Amino acid sequence: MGIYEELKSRGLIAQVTDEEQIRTMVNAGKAKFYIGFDCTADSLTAGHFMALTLMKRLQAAGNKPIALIGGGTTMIGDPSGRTDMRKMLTREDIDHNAACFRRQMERFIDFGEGRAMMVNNADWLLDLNYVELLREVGACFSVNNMLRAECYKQRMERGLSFFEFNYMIMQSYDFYYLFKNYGCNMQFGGDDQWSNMLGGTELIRKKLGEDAHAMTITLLTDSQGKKMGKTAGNAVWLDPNKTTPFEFYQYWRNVGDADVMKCVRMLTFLPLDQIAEMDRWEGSQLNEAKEILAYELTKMVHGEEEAAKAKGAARALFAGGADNSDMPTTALTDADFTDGKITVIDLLVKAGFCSTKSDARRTIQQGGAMIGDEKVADVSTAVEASRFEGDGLIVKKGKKNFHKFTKA
RNA sequence: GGGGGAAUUCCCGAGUGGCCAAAGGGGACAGACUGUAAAUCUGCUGGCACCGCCUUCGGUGGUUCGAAUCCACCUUCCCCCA
Repeated sequence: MGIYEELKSRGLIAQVTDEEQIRTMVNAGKAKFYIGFDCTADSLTAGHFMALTLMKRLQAAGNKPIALIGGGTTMIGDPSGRTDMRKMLTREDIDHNAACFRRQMERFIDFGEGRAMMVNNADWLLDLNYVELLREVGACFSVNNMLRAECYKQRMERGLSFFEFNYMIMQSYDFYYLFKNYGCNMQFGGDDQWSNMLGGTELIRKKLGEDAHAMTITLLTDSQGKKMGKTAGNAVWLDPNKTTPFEFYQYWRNVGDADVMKCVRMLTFLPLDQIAEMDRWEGSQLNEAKEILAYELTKMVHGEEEAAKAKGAARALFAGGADNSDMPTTALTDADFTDGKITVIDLLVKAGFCSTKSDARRTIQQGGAMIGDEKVADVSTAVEASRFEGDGLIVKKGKKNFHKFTKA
């Protein structure tokens, strides 16, 4: 089975420009493809993760990936599928974010000599001359067609500035530029990028009379059709300082029954026959599948050691309740105590479970706070300093949030 | 360029002088039920020194005993005409 067939069985391919040509090219390891990453934050997210694994899979099959950091396009912001305009970022922010991206990508992609490359479109986009660009590239775009593009649909109702409208042209220009200068013959991206990607292949055809290809990845959505990789509106980050390995592990450990196998298939590197076997699991047996999913992904992002720790911590907490040294821990000092005590409210806030004291108060009132094994009944409960000595004390919020406090 | 609308708490969206920390829904969070799932039911959702006080309704200034609600100017967005 070729890599193309594998991607297809895993449900990763959404749309392609020409299936036969792409199949042949990819299976022969002849593709030089790029995926663009707009650096709007200082870390990649679980959402980018799928794109990274795709690059990895294709690279393993002999194809050459080009990771394009959108230092230039981020100056504009992609309006595709968005209802509002993106916040404008400064050049400094963007450069910083690009550097962070690079570090994270190196974990997945081998950027060794001739294996893959990384480029930043700031290098060519920022120096473009407006009139020249209009004559060279602008002439190739039909506004009529652009307006019909699916990705602008939502914005046709709410308004779209000319500034953002140009995003498609920038992205198309990227592809054209990479095709011409690096022989990049294919572009990958999320399915929401389809229109922008076609803009690129069109431009290449018009300017150079040659064929380039585009292929989109299925967006990872849950059974309700919502994009995965977010909790409470916050992204699940790949940076351990923003989302700890334990939290990352727990995110995947907690996916819904209906979504586990989809995630396993699309995101992990487990062999297809093993996945076919797992497909037969049902009911509570799916918990095992979730564990495998969480472990595999955490291993890829944070390494085997962290994955094992997260798995151990999760098991100890949920199955045994035994104290475990790998859970997030905060060391308290004398300054944290008044009259030798600290309130549960303060502990909840310190653990990061509650953003304000009101929030903590509410949690306690609703019976959501635990100290050790006891439920906290009274809002004004305070804990003696001595209880934190030795092994420390575990503070729990709800069923899934654990934090250990110690004191020297 | 002309004319008409809109901006509300995480999101959508009521509210058009005091009864508004602001209806309703969504989401989030917590409780029950469970399998660390889903569905369902309940609670909760500005802050704090929490039976009380303080800060919010695009921005700034005004009118008033009192404004999210009225006036002026500004900013942003939408619609119609050119």
